[in-house]
Amino acid sequence: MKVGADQRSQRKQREYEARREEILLAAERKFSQNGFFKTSMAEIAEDAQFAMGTVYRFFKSKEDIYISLVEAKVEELLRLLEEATQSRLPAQEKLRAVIQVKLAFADQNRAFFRIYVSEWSGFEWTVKSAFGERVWKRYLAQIDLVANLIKEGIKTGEFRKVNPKDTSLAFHGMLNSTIYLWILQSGPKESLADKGKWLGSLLLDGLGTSTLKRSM
Amino acid sequence: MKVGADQRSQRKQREYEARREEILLAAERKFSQNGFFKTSMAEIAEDAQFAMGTVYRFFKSKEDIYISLVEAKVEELLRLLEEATQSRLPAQEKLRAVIQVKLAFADQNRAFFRIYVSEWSGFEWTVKSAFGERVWKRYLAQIDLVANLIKEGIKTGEFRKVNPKDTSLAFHGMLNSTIYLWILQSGPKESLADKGKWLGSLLLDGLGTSTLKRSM
DNA sequence: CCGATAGATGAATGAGTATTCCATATTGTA
DNA sequence: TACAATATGGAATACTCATTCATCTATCGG
Repeated sequence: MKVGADQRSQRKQREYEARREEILLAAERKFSQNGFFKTSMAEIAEDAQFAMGTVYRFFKSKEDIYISLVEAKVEELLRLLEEATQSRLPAQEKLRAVIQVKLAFADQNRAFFRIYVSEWSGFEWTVKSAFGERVWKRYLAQIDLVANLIKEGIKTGEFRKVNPKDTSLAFHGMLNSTIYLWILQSGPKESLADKGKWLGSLLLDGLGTSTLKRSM
Repeated sequence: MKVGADQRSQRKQREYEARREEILLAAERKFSQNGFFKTSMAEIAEDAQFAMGTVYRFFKSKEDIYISLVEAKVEELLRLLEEATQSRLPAQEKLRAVIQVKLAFADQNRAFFRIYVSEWSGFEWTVKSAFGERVWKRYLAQIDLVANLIKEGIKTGEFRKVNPKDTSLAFHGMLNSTIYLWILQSGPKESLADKGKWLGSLLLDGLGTSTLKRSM
């Protein structure tokens, strides 16, 4: 019995995607280990169990692989963050949700996040190339998302009157540096999520003990 | 009239140092512009107005130049921070001083700081190589310095009982991300120091408006 | 089962560049 | 001034890869 040509081409499509995915996974492993410049196409091809020429059927260059990899992840994170902040909870709770989502994402993407954090504060070429533009845009989208949360909280009186963008930026810096050190230092057992509660309270209440709020 | 041989060798010593410095300055310019991997020895030599062979009389490799450069800067910053925190002011004021010193340093080393920030959250090789070890140590020394400040403040009751190391880390993250975006985005006119006051109040008082401190 | 098409292969290519090496120039000594 | 000793110059060397392409292999329709 014959199957239709369209079904067969569907299978082909699936196989194509699966192979592409294989290569991305191999690249993720290698880039995570050695960084972009010190990873060769030969290594990626070998890890993915393809010949180099084959890799070039799926991606037009080494940079293209990297772009695709980083973009997919940053997009996923942004999607998760948007999801987590669509509820009708107070801004404060949403802020805590953002922390939890980012930490959980880092937890599940430990190997990758090393690249992400690197690129986030990366080398010059990162910012100049098309890659940088695209990823940078998504990072700024994250900043904006949180900045809007902060605006919301200011309106409801939950937060002080601060500059939302600057504060969002500082907030991300706090998170990222915590994540970064955790990636570098801890074994895979320790949980990052535990730090989330504490970070939330630091951000909301500050370090000081004075119950009188200082003048700005 | 003759001068003693020791005086002459002193001059030589000085000249040697001066040339070494020239090369470092050229390297700093180039690395700042293009990053480590995209800067060639030929470019550094040309910028320093030496031949490549000469550059190799002062540094044994490209990486060696980079190491020397980054180390010198990180050491300088650490020295400045130690100086700024040796007074007998309250911990809170010292913390503000740390912010000011770091921001001022970034301001004066704008070109360089791009490298520093990059390396601070850099690629894997950074951490593994001898370079990474040495610079990393100094970064941790900064973290420790602030952690000790926080301990101090907890003892005097100025600060809440938090984990000093984690808090110091979050604090550095806040600062670094603010510095980083400033480096990328602003023209050379805007002052970074202005953000210092605000960052201090965010850290000490938090974002929230509630005058009752939440339970940890 | 066969020719045709698309997919896979990896050695060869070529560009880029860190490092070396020795001829030349400069400096120090007598 | 002449003779080391030392410093400098930059062309030549010796790589390391990203990318290509001629060739081989698997899949497909008929």
